[in-house]
Amino acid sequence: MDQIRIQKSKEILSQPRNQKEEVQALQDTIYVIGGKWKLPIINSLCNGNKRFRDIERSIPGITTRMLSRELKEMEANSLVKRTVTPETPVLIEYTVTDYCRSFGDIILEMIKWGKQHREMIRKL
Amino acid sequence: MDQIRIQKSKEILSQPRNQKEEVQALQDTIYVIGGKWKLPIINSLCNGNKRFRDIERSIPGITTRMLSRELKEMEANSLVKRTVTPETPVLIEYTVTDYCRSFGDIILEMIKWGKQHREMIRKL
DNA sequence: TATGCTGGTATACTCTGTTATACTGGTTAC
DNA sequence: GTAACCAGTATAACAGAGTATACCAGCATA
Repeated sequence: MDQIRIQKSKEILSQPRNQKEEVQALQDTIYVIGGKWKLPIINSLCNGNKRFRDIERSIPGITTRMLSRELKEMEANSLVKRTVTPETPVLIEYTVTDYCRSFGDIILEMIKWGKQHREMIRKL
Repeated sequence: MDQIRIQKSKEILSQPRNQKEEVQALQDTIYVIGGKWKLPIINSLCNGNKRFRDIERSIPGITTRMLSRELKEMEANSLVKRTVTPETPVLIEYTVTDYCRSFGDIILEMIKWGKQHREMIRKL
């Protein structure tokens, strides 16, 4: 029982005050990119897809509605820019902002994990 | 119009077949660690929290119920190990498996992003 | 003896992310 | 002229993630 307390103080000493800050940072990030679709959309945009139907086709399982909603929300949050070229036929293009590109490392890590995971499953 | 087609074939040529594989890997990862709580829980465990109430206290906003559910699910998926020490008082400890530690890089990147984001907001 | 800690469970409810299906108005290709 | 593509919108419904609140048995502390 006392051993637990001693252990606890050691932890507090060795990891000063940033613990709480890091959980918050983590939770903030989850809040911004949470859900099933935002990261795949960002990924698709970063891969050069600009047009609605192209993005839609590049993400398995997404529906028109979800893509539409997410793009709107992401535009409102300055993650995505929507450009309209009025020459007929009207051309609408979506691009990521620099701010949005800052998710690159997270996406790369997640792709890496997913690949490793598939490989692991395959080997069982 | 034709310009678009030409551009498209260039993309296909320069980025061979892995595009589809990467989206899938990304979606797999999102599937495994999706939701509001799994990553914060893994983070807490990696930070040395082992006991139910300690984990609970370390994650702002989580409820007993959600923690209980998530821990069970993660135990079922071999992400977490539950150990019971029967000497009175009974001591129950949760620890991450090695497999679970493989999320480390993702979590670090997300913490990094969250911190940068706060900093950016602060500077506005 | 009362209060509080531990490790949870039970019940009920909300809410919103997500799905399904259909449809629209304009443009272009055959 | 009709079939197909573009960029979406409309409507309805569902499932399950998440919340709120209360409660439990066992042990410890004062």
